[in-house]
Amino acid sequence: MNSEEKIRKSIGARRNPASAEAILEAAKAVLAESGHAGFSIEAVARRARAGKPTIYRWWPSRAALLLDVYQRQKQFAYPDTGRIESDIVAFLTNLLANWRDTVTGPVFRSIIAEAQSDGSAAEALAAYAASRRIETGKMIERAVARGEVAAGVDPAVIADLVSSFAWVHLLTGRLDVNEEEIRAVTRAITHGIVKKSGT
Amino acid sequence: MNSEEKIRKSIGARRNPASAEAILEAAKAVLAESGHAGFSIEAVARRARAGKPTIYRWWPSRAALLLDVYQRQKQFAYPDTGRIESDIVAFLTNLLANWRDTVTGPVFRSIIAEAQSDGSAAEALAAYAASRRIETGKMIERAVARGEVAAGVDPAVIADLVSSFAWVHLLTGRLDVNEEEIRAVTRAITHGIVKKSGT
Amino acid sequence: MNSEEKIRKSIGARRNPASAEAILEAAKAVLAESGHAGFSIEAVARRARAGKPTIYRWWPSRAALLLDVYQRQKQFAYPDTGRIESDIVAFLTNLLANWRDTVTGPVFRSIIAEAQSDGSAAEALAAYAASRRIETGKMIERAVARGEVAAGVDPAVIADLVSSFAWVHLLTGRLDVNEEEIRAVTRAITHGIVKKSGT
Amino acid sequence: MNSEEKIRKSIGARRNPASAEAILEAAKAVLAESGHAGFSIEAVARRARAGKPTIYRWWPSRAALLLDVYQRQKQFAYPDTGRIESDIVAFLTNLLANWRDTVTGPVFRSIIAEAQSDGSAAEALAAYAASRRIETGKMIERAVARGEVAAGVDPAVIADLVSSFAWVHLLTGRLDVNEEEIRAVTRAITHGIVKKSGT
DNA sequence: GGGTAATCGAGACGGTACGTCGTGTCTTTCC
DNA sequence: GGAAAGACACGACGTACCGTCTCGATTACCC
Repeated sequence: MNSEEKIRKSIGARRNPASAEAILEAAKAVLAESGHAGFSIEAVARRARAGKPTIYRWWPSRAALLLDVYQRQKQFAYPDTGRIESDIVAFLTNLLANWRDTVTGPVFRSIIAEAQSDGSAAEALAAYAASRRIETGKMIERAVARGEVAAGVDPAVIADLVSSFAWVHLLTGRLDVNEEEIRAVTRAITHGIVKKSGT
Repeated sequence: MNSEEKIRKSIGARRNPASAEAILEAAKAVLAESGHAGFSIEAVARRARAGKPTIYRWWPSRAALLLDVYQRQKQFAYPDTGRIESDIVAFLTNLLANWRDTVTGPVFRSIIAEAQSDGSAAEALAAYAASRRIETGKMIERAVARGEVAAGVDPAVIADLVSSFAWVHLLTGRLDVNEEEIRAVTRAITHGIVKKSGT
Repeated sequence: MNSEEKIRKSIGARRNPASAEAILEAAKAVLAESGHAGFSIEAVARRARAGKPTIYRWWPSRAALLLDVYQRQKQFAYPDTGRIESDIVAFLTNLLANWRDTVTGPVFRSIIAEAQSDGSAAEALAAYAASRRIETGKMIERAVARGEVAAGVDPAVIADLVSSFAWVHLLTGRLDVNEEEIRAVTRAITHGIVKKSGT
Repeated sequence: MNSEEKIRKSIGARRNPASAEAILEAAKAVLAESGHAGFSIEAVARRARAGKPTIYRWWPSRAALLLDVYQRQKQFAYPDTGRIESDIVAFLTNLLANWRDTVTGPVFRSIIAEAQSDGSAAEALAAYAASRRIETGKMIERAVARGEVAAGVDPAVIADLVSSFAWVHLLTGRLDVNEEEIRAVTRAITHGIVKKSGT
């Protein structure tokens, strides 16, 4: 924080990494302190001691800035325990905990909110979500490869279902999910809720 | 549309239902035409030929107005086909179609977005979502009562999972879901994705 | 200055004279203190504790605001001494002194400068200058009526010439004109510089 | 125009005359096309394909650049017809026509406007105007030498009066002056407007 | 039946943020 | 060491809404 005090000047005809750093840091701080409502380019610029045009030069929209903050911060674990059920439980537990304990939760909430009004944010979010479905889907693919899961199952669809549960808990402020509930949800997805015939 | 043309005056020292009606109608129209981005109290007042204070008097926040619009519009079917699987498929199909084909989709997207920054909106949304989980959960309860579903299953948790899938598709602009995918998701929840032992 | 401290609120759906007053006063003060370079709508709004939109609501441009300030401040004497020569000397002396000793000088300089880039300002200035030529021309007309001045003389043209001298002295920072020079200029206009034949 | 197409490179550690030329040419063009409102160092640099610092290195302010453009462009005739009256008419006609038909008009308007806010511009303009008064005054001096004009007349003062008329017409967009008016103004200055005694 | 009181449309108010433009300074790379 | 390029911090631009206010009018309700 002390090196931030002095005014940053241009370092010539190229991007100043110190400014980019300061802006991302400020965006994170503003969001953490004031939430989505208080998050504005103006506030970030003030906080970062940066000019608004500097922000707009590199991030075309609020959403782009938020996505960048999110990317730098997120820390996903794609567990590989050898059993699909515990993989999903670990994935959900880790994801919700990460959202709850770091600034990533508020940031991602803001991104989703932003995407509801801003078209480009919607596109960016859609692209990101798709890539995440593929990534998360690999967890399912491994289970298919292991023969643990039926071959007809589409990994992306299951990944969609799993992360939807997490998204909605984020959006409705229910990140402190009981582990029992995670387990129940996971069990539903893996083994279903219908009584087994002959059982 | 003809009743909109003439200017509404006060009808004395009590609420004018025509104004309330006009405001809700205008809110719906603004949202349908301009989306969440163009939705503002100012725009609604302009459209309804109402004063801003009239809106603020009866709806303390944007979210309250949106929720009111949503309540008047939603049309849920809680199917009862006698089989949990077709119940869920019908429920999801109906819900997504309703969101896609009416203004309820944009309205609900806006409510969720609003709830990310506005505390009271968040509360209202949380309460609403909880009541819907109970309502939707009844579909599961009936299956439990029929003995179709294992007794240990918490209906609200399954309802949560089912509607989370719908919410996220709404929020990411994927309302035109393939029926096959709905079926796949439903099958996962009812029968699981794990290979049956002994098969 | 003490009554200005408390925040002015709206007084209903009509213009608040206190705000208009405060804005004009602030405009005058900003111009007096910082000159044309420091004069901005932003600065006036800050100084007047008014919102920028309030200024833009009533004055469409910087020039309109400046003109209004000028109108409120100017104090012209149209002398009528019975002799055209002393009338013009008095007029010029008074005009230059007024520009030098009050804020009207800087204000009018700003208006002229503004009119060089802003089309609407140019129009407003042209209209104002024309009306002033007519007004000042009356001084000449009286001399014509008295038979002091030849009948063929166009009062507006002479008024133009007289005030041009003043304008240019304002614009080039030469408001402290020697009275001798005013007299010389006036004598040229009234009696010419060419030697009288037979004199 | 062809030399503008290819990118000028640095020619080493000395001033590149091609750049200076391109900048002055661009300044003229920008002013001719967009007027004073669109004239900015930024726009000139863009047009000249030059870096802003290159401009700032050689011209410390907008005004300096404008003055330079003006100097290169102006074309004054100091007529010498042998009669003061036709000299002044020719001078004014030529000056106004020059301002109207070339870019010098807009350029000089800009310089005057600039001088109202920029101190150094004001100084430069004052110096220039003084030198022009002396130059134009020579026209009067010749008439004095011819014995056409009274000896007590200060040439600079009359020059001031004459060019003031032109300046104000430039500044108020009245360059298309009727020749009759020029004649009337000139006649006023040379022979006065007061009826001759004994007539 | 007359006075009060609440509601209406309207729109001005002080503000905040928007996204863009221009300012003058700085630094690097190339010649 | 000058020239190009363009990033930088800054701040004004003019606009859109925010939520609050005060108005004049229009009734219903209570005395």
